[in-house]
Amino acid sequence: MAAAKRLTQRDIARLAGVSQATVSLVLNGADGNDGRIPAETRNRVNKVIRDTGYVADPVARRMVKGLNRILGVFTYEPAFPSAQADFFTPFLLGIEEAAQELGYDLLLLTGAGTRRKIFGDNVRLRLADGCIILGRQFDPAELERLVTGDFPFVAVGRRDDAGGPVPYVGGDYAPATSALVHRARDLGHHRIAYVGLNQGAESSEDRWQGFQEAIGGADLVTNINAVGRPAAEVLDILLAADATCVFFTELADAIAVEALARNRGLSIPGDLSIVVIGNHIRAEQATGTRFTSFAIPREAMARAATQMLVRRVEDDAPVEQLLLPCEPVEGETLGPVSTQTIRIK
Amino acid sequence: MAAAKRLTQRDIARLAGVSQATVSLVLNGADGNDGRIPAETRNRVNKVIRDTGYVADPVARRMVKGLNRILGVFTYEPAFPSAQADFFTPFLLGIEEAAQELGYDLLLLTGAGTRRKIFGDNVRLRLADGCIILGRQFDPAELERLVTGDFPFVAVGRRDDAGGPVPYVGGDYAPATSALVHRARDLGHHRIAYVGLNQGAESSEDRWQGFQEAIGGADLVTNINAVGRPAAEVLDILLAADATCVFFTELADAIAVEALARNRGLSIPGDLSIVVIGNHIRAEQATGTRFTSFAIPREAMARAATQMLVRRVEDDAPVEQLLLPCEPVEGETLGPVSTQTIRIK
DNA sequence: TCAAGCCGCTAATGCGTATTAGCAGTTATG
DNA sequence: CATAACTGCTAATACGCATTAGCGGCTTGA
Repeated sequence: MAAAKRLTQRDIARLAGVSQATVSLVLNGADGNDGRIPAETRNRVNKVIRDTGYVADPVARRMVKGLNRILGVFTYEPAFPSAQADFFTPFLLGIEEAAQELGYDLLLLTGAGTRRKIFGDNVRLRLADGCIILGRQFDPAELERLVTGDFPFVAVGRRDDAGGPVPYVGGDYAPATSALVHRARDLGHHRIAYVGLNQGAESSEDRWQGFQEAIGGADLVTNINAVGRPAAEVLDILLAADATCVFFTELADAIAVEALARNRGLSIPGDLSIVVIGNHIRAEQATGTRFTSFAIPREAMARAATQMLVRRVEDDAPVEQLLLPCEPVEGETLGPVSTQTIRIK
Repeated sequence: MAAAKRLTQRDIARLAGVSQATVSLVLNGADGNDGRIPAETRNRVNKVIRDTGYVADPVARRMVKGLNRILGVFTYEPAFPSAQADFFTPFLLGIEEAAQELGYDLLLLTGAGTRRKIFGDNVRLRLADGCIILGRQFDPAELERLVTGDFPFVAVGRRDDAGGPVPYVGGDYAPATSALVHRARDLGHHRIAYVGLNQGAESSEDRWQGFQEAIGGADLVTNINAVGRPAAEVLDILLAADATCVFFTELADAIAVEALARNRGLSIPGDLSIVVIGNHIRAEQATGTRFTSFAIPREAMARAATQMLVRRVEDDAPVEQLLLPCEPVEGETLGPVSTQTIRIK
């Protein structure tokens, strides 16, 4: 039971009365004119293979071929634990689908409690033919090593160049944000506020850039460059600035401020319009309010990233950078600007 | 850019002016008294390794060592696509956590559109050190081959012997079902019905067995041995049989019948108590009703299965079979039997 | 002074497969 | 009839690493 030694091609060869090389040739469908195995021999070998249930060791195979048909999926953060689950699930779904279609399996390398490194001591990642990197965080040093290295990878989410162009599939936040700004302006808003970071992560910068481009500069009444600030503070600032519309980068902030505003008797969007830039998960589930926003095509991004990665692995395709459009989400928190000014403390 | 050859130990050796064997010894912490590398040489080699960013090829490593620290996760059905997602997610979560703690990575082998085989042509599964098998379906022939083979595996969910004992971690449905039956009887129910398969899958049989043991035989008024039957038919049968309480194995059936019953003016549990055997996902989300049921400890099962698998891989531990208790879920659909008989057509 | 022991390192080997060069026997070609 | 071409197969090799046997130089002990 314990020492049930694995079968090897040598075993098959012995049983079939041929050489190991012949077994290999039979297995790999002796094509062309090189290894020519007549049907009779082929059948004999195949019979032994069937009878014994032999299967080639993928490790040894990989050893000589160099490829595995395995894609790594790396996340700095744990992928499943519930808080994150809703964030990663659409990505994993898309990756799995695409990998399936392309005949690849997935090697999950998900963040530990301790931050996980790509270039650790035990880089089992190299077992895969290439990898997709998920997650908002990204160690810049590791990114640079990846870029300069020869290991195929694709990032989900736009990344700035790091010693070279980074292959990625991202959401095209800038135009999506611009479109929402234009909608707000078309609805008469002239006093617009922005709550959220405008630097740091690429995705933050993209949003901010799209916002700036569309707003023209004159209409921005307040820019609270922070996330997670107490709702009361934020709301006070917004009201003090006479904002009629506010853009949040973080759904959580929007939810808190919206609840507080209603609590204070303000009507949304009657007195204050709210736009969330990017649909974070559970927009409608956490609260009854459906925020005006745009949809991040997570599943499509993941599919595209997977396909891109396979192109790089199989055809050594050049670096691509792809941004997928984000469709607007109507929602119910953006309305025409109110003609009367209400101020309730 | 294309031919950026991977570094090997030989490269490191050349750069450090030593032999490949020395590099390997340095990497594997020359323990004991066998390969003794003085600090000076060790430092020199380590410096080159750091400078070049070399990492050992896990494939070659596996080739000689035999183990990978990778666990396969096999599902006959696709794991992520949304309909299934809620079913598999808790399992994956538990597996990921346990694997993480034990220092293993996960190789996902998820079902294709076409049914996937464990023993296919391309058994990449063997790349892993062992595997966990998820899913309700299970090809009996493959199960038998697994049992007789030497590849370590653990099933999630109880499985009957197949040419030998099957290692598994399951939910202990029988006593959990019994407990619910007793509760119903304690509440005065004497006319109990059972809707669901009582043979086929092991999990169905366990439920049925637990039900039978507790009910004693006399009280079973109807046994509709089917799932997915039209709610109207089922309800009519239940009413015709004067059932005061009904056990469903399938949540979907329970939902349909409950809705119809309410629609016809019956009160639940006033006129009819409903028990669902096993909490299928989204019990509360799909409908407002919280069914009386028992909780299947999916995450704990997955964790236990993972740990069991590692024991088998690392210590060649004997086959274990483990059933985890299922806690009762109070719910709101099981109440005392009504003294008056209401019949509404 | 010589044997024994130790130290620092390397050559050699094997893991299971794919692949190539090439051998012996047969058949076609001029 | 000699040579070429083909057929069916095998020996040999490489892939990158871990591991073991053992080599030459040095130190120690008698």
